[in-house]
Amino acid sequence: MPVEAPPNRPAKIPAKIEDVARAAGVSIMSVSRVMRGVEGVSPAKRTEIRRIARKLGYTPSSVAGSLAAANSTLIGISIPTLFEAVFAEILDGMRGIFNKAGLQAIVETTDYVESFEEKWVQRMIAWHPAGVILSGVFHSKTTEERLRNSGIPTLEIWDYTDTPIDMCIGVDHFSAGYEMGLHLVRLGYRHPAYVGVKLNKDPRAEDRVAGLSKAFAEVGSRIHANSRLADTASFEGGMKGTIDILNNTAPTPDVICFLNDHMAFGGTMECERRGLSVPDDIGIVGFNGLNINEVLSKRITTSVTPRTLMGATAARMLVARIYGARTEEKIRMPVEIFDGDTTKDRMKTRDSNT
Amino acid sequence: MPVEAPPNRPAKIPAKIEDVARAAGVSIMSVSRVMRGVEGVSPAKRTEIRRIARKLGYTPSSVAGSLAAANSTLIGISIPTLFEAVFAEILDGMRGIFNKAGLQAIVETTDYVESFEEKWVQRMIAWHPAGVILSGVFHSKTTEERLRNSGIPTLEIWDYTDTPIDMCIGVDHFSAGYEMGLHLVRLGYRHPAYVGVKLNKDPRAEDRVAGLSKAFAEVGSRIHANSRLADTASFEGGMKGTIDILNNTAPTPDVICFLNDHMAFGGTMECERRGLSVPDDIGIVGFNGLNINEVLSKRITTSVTPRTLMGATAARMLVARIYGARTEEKIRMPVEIFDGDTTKDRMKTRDSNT
DNA sequence: AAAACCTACGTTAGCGCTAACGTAAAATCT
DNA sequence: AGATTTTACGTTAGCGCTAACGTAGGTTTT
Repeated sequence: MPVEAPPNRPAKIPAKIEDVARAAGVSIMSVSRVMRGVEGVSPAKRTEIRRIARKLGYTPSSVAGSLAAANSTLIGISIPTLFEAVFAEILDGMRGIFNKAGLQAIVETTDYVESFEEKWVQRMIAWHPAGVILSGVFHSKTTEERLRNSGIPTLEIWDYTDTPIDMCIGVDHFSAGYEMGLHLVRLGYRHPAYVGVKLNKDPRAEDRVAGLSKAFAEVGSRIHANSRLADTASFEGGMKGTIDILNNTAPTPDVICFLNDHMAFGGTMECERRGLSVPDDIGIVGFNGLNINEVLSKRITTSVTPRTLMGATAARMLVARIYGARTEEKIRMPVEIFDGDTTKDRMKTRDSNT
Repeated sequence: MPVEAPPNRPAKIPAKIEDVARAAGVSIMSVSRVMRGVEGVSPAKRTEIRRIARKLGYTPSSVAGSLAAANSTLIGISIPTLFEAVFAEILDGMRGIFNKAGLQAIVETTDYVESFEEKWVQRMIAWHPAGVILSGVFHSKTTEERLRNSGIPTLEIWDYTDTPIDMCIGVDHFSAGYEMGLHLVRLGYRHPAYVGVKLNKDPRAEDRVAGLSKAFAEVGSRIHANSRLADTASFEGGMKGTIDILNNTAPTPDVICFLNDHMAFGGTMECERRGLSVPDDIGIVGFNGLNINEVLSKRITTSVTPRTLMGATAARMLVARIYGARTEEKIRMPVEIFDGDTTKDRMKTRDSNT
């Protein structure tokens, strides 16, 4: 039977606005005005009130303030995972903008599970946030409905869609995949394989695969092998997927496309460990243009996405919206193909070999 | 001149408890009881109230609820950066526990800047969180004071200290460095170099370096070269640091210790690119035992830290404390040396060579 | 010098909810 | 059957703060 234990440390009763008012011999409203930096208090009293407030360690309660003023400084942000650099970079891009606007971000990860996101949105709405940011454009019906009904400015980031809940900024993943496919076809690749993460773990990536497929289909080819073993799009996941592909696929693909650059790098390592030369024996393709690519001696062919800029722009859109300004509602950001050292023009090479 | 633009989407007025009560023909308190899952409402009314609430899309306001009940479900968490897997893993460990306890995490990154942390703590306290988690044990005086005065349960994670603000759980970084130093000395290394990040970017890492130094000092040696160019403890940072060391240090060190495994891996790549064989020509040492190490063909010698467990334990400590239970106040977690393939026993090798 | 206008305050009435304490009616006990 | 307890509600009084509207005194206007 658990004994009612006293807390380790007694909680002190924090000073409230009334305490400050009394100590300063002024009304509560004067203190409120000073704390909010609002006009209507003489310089002398202002200084005095500030002094007393500091002395008493007074911090205005945001909870009470939000309730009374019916405004909020909270921004809810939902991302799938922290284990992908992409989302960390997007967050990084947003951070500064929100800070400057005096907004407080509440970040939650959903691990790509729609029902987690749904529950989170529910909890979030209860806090009356000034805005909400979701990753991707796939959400439960309930989530969309709740957000729409709440009237809370909502922004979907990373994917692009023509029909956002409210606003969106992102890249067109299908097109990105398609463009890369065209590029590879042009280079002469015809037997692609794909290595990614488990099917429900990244819907965007599957859009890209679809785009890739389309490009190859146009020359009568298709993705000959797939491996989706990994839970996270990591270096080690890419390595494992590559092992899977190389062990179980015959003939060996002429190019392996990876969910992202980290996986691609893991794949490159594995190929070279096996004595497969990249790009002579096999091509490697990533996605995102992550920092890692800047220092590799063999730079990965990849699609470069503007993550930090996207985060910053997203934050700016939302802030503008919160303050009632008209803003762009949908922004499609460009993806640029980086032609690295892990693919080559197979036509040319064949010529020079003969 | 900016025109006062109307918002893109008109905000709807959300239903409040009163609306539900009126629609259901009951008192406000009955609705409140149902929404909170508290006893005192007959099954029939309970069902009816729930139906009406759903129909009206009613979500109880956490802001009003917190104010009235003087309780909170918010946990503030401050970490230095999302760009290090360690903190993502710690967060991951905490997430589940907090969710189960019905607590909402608010995560902020400080980028290792004390004044950011200070401001964040200030903002956080204003929300009356149920608890606060800080990374590390280095905080501004004001931060410590504010937290202590607030009476909010506070937990410091990742570093261990005997004198926490309130509670702490972490590893002893100095000892971890020292133990690794002893290990390297035992293996016969005498000319270590260190590659990390900029000095103010990771105080823990510097503690480890101090421990390392001590171990080498005991055999009359010292860290012969340092490189702290990088901003983030990334693969590419490790590579750059290694280039720096190898270009500018003579004689070449016999072992390079890195801030973490990612950097160490970057370093290994660079060494091998230069034709330096690891571990025959040079040893490589990391820190943390990150996932990457599980798939490398040459596994990095490193100190394995229990990040996920630490996160989970931390969350449990804080939850226990919030609910008034007595808990451990300070937990020192073990660090285990993993003797990988990037170091070797230099004594033995010398014997076999002669 | 009276009218009009500031400026620096204070007072009142909530924001949406819950703790604490009613109070009837129903259930249980003796 | 009357006393006692329990259950199912409702009522009252805030939580800590701010919007909106006073109201004095001083300042400017004509």
